[in-house]
Amino acid sequence: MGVAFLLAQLGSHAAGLFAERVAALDLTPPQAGLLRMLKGSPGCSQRELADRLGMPPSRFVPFVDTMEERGLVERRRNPDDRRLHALYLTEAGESLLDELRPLAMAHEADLTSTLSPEEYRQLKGLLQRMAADKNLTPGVHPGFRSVRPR
Amino acid sequence: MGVAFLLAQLGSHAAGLFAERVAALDLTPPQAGLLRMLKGSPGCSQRELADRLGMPPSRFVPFVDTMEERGLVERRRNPDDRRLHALYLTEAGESLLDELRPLAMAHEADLTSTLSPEEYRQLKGLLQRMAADKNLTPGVHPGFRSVRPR
DNA sequence: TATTGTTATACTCTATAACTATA
DNA sequence: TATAGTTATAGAGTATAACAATA
Repeated sequence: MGVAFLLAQLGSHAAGLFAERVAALDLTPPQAGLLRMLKGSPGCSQRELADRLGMPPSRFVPFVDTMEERGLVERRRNPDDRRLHALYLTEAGESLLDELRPLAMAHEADLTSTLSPEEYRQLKGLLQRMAADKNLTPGVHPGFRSVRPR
Repeated sequence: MGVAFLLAQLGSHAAGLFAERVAALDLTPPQAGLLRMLKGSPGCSQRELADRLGMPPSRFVPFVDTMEERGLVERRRNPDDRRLHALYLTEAGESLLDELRPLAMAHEADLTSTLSPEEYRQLKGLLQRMAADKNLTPGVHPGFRSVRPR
């Protein structure tokens, strides 16, 4: 088995485990990704967020609806251009994001538990090089597209 | 970004590129996977293959149908237990598999082009260790489940 | 009665594209 | 006229479960 296959296999495995973990917070990976994106760049327009997530706007709307109904996210109209709906985290969204972080760290530790600290650094460095080489930007990756919202 | 996320991102990227490449042979990744599985263990029952692919039998049947219509695969009834339909590669299936191999090698070379030979060996070793640690068996990985047949 | 393979059905998910409002 | 957001709809893909043949 080559590196390409191992990456696809381990990546799929990692994504599956992550989905299981965030399900404990009643979240799907794309929902977790949206929370993180809003933390990093609050006030983004829906259009821009949908683009980043690789989601068509028609799917993004109900996706945000459920998050807003749960009080995690808030739509605010941009007064300068009233066509734009800027998205913000609510306090509940912030605190859920705080619960998310230790979960992600446990996920990381679990997945790499077989590696020594030195090996971990090696692996991380190599993967970062490859990701940069392929112009994969940090953020929510396209594989998350297919995970269904609840 | 941690290793888990990088794996998911790179794995998804690798799977996507592989899907594009095999599309040149009018194959999807699960179809390519079935060809490989039949090369390795010819005469498997449909049930066993469906299990390995993580596909429910109801989806596996039309999946095999299209492969059989294209003359790549052949159903033979097991005379000892006439419930079983054993699957075999046809000659056309074998020769398509021969076309598949160089394609997979090009995919591997492309994805890892930024690594030195020494780094490539390091990465491969670390990924193999992780895969073994997580009991990921060689073969077609579950992420292929979601790729649609044509 | 259990198992393999098959078929049918009902359901979910999705994209396309029409529509509204703002610009 | 163009763009952000929304809604409606039709189509594809899926799993569940009923079914037939064989054991």
